[in-house]
Amino acid sequence: MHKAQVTIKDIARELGISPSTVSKALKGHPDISSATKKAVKELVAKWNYKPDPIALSLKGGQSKTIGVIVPEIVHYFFSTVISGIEDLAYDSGYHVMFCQSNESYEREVKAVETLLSSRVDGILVSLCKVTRNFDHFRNITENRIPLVFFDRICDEIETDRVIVDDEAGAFEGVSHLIKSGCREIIHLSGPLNLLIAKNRMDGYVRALKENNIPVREENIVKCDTAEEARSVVPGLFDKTRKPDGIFAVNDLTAAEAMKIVKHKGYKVPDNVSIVGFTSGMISDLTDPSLTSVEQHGYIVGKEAVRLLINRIEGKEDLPCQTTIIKTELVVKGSTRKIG
Amino acid sequence: MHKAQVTIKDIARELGISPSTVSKALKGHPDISSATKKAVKELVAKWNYKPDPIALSLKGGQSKTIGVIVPEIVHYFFSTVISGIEDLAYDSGYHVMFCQSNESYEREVKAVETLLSSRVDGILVSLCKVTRNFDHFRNITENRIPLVFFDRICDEIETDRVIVDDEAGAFEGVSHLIKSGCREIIHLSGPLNLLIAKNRMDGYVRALKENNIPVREENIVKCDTAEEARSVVPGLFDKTRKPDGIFAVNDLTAAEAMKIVKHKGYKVPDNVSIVGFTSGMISDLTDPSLTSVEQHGYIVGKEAVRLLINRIEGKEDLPCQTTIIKTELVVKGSTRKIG
DNA sequence: TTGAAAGCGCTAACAT
DNA sequence: ATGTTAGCGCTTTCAA
Repeated sequence: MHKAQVTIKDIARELGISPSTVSKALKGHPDISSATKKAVKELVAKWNYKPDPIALSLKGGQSKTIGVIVPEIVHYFFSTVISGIEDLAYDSGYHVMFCQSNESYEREVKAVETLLSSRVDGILVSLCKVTRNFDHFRNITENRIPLVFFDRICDEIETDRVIVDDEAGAFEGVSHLIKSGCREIIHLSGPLNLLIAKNRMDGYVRALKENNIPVREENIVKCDTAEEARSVVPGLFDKTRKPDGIFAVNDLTAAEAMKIVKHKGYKVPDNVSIVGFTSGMISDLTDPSLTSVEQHGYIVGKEAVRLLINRIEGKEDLPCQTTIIKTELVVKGSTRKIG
Repeated sequence: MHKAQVTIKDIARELGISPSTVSKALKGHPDISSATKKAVKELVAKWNYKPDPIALSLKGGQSKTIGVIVPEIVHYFFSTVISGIEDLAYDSGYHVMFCQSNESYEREVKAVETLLSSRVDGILVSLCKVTRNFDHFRNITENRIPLVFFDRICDEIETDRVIVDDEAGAFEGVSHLIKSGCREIIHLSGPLNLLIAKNRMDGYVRALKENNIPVREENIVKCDTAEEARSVVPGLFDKTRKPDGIFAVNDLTAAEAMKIVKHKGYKVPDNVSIVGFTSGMISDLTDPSLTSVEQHGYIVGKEAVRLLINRIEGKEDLPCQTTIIKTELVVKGSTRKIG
């Protein structure tokens, strides 16, 4: 009763020809008579035959699947990256398997195992915050599986990479704060083992220096979640030097900081201006809306897939390359008008 | 040079035995001597042999893959559902393929095609807003592929379903508004072709009725995006009867409505109280934080997978079942204290 | 206790 | 122009 999928054999039997003839007809092989081709194509359409990708994979030695490891899908940036990955991968004939590391080293290691044993043709990774040992990724390259890091990259392994121009983005964001009159700017920073966090901090520092504003250690505070903001931000306003600007490593932290600042009685942006990083949905939800550095996640995702597929399908070994995606400051209501 | 994956043949050759013996040894077949088993297992461990899932799939006629179609991954609710799906599917030995419909009918149809031609063993779907023709899903069931709808379900096709108790959730949310003193409550509603939208509206209506508050047509407004809120909400306060409560079909709309209400000069929750639906990240970002109906997306995802795998692996045809996941009102700052 | 052979769906080299 | 055969990695009768 179970009407299984139509196979090439079914077509062949019905037409009284051999399976290989059907196969050739389907790919327009020059040997096959046009009459046969026509007959095959008609029946294929009628019976809605679709080649079995599993059989193709077994034959071709390729799973036509790309593995992706991201920290957390709930974050706007990663969900846009995933959209980019999905779109280009599907258009290129690849499937995608996602794994979330949930910012846990163990889960990241397990995800790599899962993907390897699934025989994916290549892997895209954005590191989780706490990863400091990269042997599981070396395992990938040793198996000759192409690997591309994006956004949160690993600089201890030689691979293709896609990064956002974090330093320049941070520089632009902080410069904007300075131009709008801020002089005492706090940086709510991420963990510095992550390059993205370090680069954003570097951009912050450069913007201050180029404007002859002293860089003071106590103005750089590790704080990259809403929870941390709740414990860290209130204290920043208890000192004698009152901050008049905040540059946060991500929008979520910026949004929470804004709430706290307002509750302290300061006006945003008049007393305190705030700039975030990502410019996602969150930036429209805060009140006022949040000036933020757009990261173009969708493009990051597409570019990462492009590099990966190049590598998968590339005949020879090209040197590894790093693509840098330009950021863009999106000015909204949490910073004062300039000029 | 390309050191391919280790196969069962490699193991057999090395040990001077046949592939079939290796295969049996690996599954602890009683025929095989324990000496052979031991030797096989040692070499397998040493060479890190992993069975090729593609070959297994071809043999077993199952891809061990579940297909998932969601409207948009960026939304908190769906991203939590996906986490639930991922976790249980992987634990059960299944892979997951995601497709986003992006609220487009055409993309939804295409996603079904993609998944079918990938030979997934079963499909999970949450409908896109605009879908009114369900032939592409009938196509799935006609191919005898198990299908489970979750959240945004289709009641024209007989399948297993997982839904959230939207009516009860809405009832509880609106009842809470009433208990806190609201009498003129606006419902910002979704498109009524979606059952979830209709059920939430029904809950709203029942809450009013049970409290002897007149249900007035003009207080039910189609509005389920931030953009729509911007065009619709301001007008609600220009009438003679001023609203003192808002129940929104989702958090995003609720958040935007809150911004607008505050800009109009009303205090939240004192003049106007607001209740959303989903209780995700957004509910902590608004100021005040948003009282909202928690949907337990992670559990929805797990339950959907459980039903699907049951169906995939089930010997016989059980009757279709619908699981209802209880909602939970999470009271935060956008509603007044009761009592 | 082990091995040989067939087959899952498809393709490609090699007949015919 | 079409068919036969072998093989991708694995399992599973059946035979030895």
